[in-house]
Amino acid sequence: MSLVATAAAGATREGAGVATLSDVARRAGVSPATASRVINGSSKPVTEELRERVLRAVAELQYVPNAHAQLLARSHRGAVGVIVHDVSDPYFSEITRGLQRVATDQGRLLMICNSYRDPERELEYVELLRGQQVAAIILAGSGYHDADFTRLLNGKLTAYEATGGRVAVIGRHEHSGDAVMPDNRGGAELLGRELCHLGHERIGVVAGPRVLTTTTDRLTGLRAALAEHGRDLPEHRIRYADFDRDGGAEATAALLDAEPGLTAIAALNDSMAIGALALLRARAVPVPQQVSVFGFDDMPMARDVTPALTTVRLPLVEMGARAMALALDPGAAHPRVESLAAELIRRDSSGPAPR
Amino acid sequence: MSLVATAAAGATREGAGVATLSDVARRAGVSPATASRVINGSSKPVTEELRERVLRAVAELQYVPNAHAQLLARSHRGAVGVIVHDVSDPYFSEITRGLQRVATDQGRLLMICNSYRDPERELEYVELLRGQQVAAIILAGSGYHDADFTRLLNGKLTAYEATGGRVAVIGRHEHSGDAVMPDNRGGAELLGRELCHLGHERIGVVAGPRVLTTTTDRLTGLRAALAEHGRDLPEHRIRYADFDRDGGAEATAALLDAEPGLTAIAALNDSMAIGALALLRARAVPVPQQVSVFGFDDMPMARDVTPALTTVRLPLVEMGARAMALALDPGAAHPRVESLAAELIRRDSSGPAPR
DNA sequence: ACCGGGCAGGTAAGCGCTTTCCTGCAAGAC
DNA sequence: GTCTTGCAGGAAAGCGCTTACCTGCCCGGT
Repeated sequence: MSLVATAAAGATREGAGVATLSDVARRAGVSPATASRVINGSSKPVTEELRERVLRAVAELQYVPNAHAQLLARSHRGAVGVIVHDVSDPYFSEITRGLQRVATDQGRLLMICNSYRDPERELEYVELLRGQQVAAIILAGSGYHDADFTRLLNGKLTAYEATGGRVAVIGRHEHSGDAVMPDNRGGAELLGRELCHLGHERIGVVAGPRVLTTTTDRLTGLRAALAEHGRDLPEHRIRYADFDRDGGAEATAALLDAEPGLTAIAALNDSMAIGALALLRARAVPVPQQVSVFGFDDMPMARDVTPALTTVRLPLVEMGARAMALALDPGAAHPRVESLAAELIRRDSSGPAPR
Repeated sequence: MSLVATAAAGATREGAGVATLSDVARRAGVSPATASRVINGSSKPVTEELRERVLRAVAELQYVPNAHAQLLARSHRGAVGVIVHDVSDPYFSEITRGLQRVATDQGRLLMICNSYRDPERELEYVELLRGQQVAAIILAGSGYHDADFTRLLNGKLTAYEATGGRVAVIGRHEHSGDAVMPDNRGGAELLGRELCHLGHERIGVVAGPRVLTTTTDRLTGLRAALAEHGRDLPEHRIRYADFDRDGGAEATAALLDAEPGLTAIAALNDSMAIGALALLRARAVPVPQQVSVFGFDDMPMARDVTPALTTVRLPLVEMGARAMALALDPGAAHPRVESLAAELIRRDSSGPAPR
């Protein structure tokens, strides 16, 4: 058996650098074409003997095909990219779980990019994913109220789509195409009505950054529901902060300091609500006896804080799954928009307004 | 200006397919080499005029270089891969945050792969990352007690390292190389001593899967500390379940049903502890008056549950950052092992054993 | 006026793979 | 016995880039 000798005599010394397809071919004593066919299970038949020789060489050399070379040669585009604000934020990790599930089912690799809410970086990542030749890009973060950014982003996305790329967005973006829309406005209306039914009049709102469409859509819904009951939501009872725990605590503190008589805090996401809860606990304010607290999203930990958080549930995992399904489904003629309903989940952090 | 005509006359119709470097070159009226030099800011000088022509063509065609072709042509390897059990698990999202930070600082792309604790998939991902030509692979999940798997994994990692790939692991794996070691054993000893000082005798342990080294290391530490005080940890007071909230609730229920007189539940991670808390709440068992609950990891939400969780802090973000630093630092002669200390964090879920 | 040096730009050889097309051979048809 | 067929396997042309090397020009020196 002269395989070893053959290989050793080859131009490329083994052990130096990564084994390539031609190393395998040489060692198996076949052409690269045949080796490739065996390795990829091509439809072209190869005799059992050669097949075995190739497979043995693959095992001996621990050969792994260079994915970049493969991608170049076929023009397949297998991977899918997603741009989220931050995977370590439960809101996004839930969505990501849904995206992953569908992607994996379809044998796609998912590349996750964290923009950390930096529009600049979001733009960069679109380019990067484009460069990676992904089959689809999913924008999972909220849209921004920023005309310049939006124009730039749309330009890039359109260019990408023009070359056959698929795009799906989650949430409201100024991008016409396939989209999954959580019913932020409707959910906030549910919340607003609940607030009214419980008799709350002095309501503080702990809001996320005002440049995010998620923030403004939820505010709009809240306003609408309160208006139904003849109440308004004055701007001074809204505090904008980062969409996280610390932002929530901070905004709650500011709200309470300005107006100690508030009977309810409506946080525009659960992280902020948890921050609010923490602050109220620190100040020994009884929840919900003195102040009711409401969240939004119903992320998993909402039921584990104390008191368990009353919140508006968004089907996060489902949203991810739907978005991926849209992205992987060859585009329809019309942009498809799937709206997903929100649902009010009553738990222990809310109660009737004290009198 | 005949640029448009030139381009239209070119072999490749524009608008069909992605613009390539030679499309750009043709449109700018230069050679691909020059176009490449301008685009990559090569050290080779190019006259201002040509530079501008190229840049204009790039903008007009919305050209983005094909990353795969670039990777093939240079032999750079820029990206880094990490295999975690599940990014949506806070334990891993914290670690990932640390990894990301360092990777981003060094201008590296991070590819995140979720194994969902499936050893098979872990193996596949190593291949996949190898195929992607990543510069380093980081294993962030716990090791498994499984000789076959370990041998296979080591084989693949060794092959990868033999071709210049860097590997760093977080936690105990049977892999000799750079590693970041959370002090699971030491942390568990801290926990065991605290348990003894508080006078707990009948202690139930809510453990993760027994195949994970994380589980066994923590158990070992716990046993050692109890032994110091002349106590033992009988096997029937240990319940193994999934390392998540539901697993924790389930194991706690089983433990309590078998032995209602337990005065403490030591969960081997925070998610399980939160499940334990939820179950105790559901059964109206006062914590910590009747049963104390302990967690492990100190993930962010530990302070937000009620009662706030007493737990063992592991510097998760730091662990990620260190691991990435090791991975990106050209290997030293000896494997570097960095051990990170654990710290007991006393909160409200623990108290003296009732008598 | 001639020659050499320097330098902008182009030419072409890969990077590692896939795949089309072609070759050479054996088997079956007449 | 020659002539198709059929079929396994190989040669080679790319995929879209980078880069070492070469070319041709303009300049200064003598």
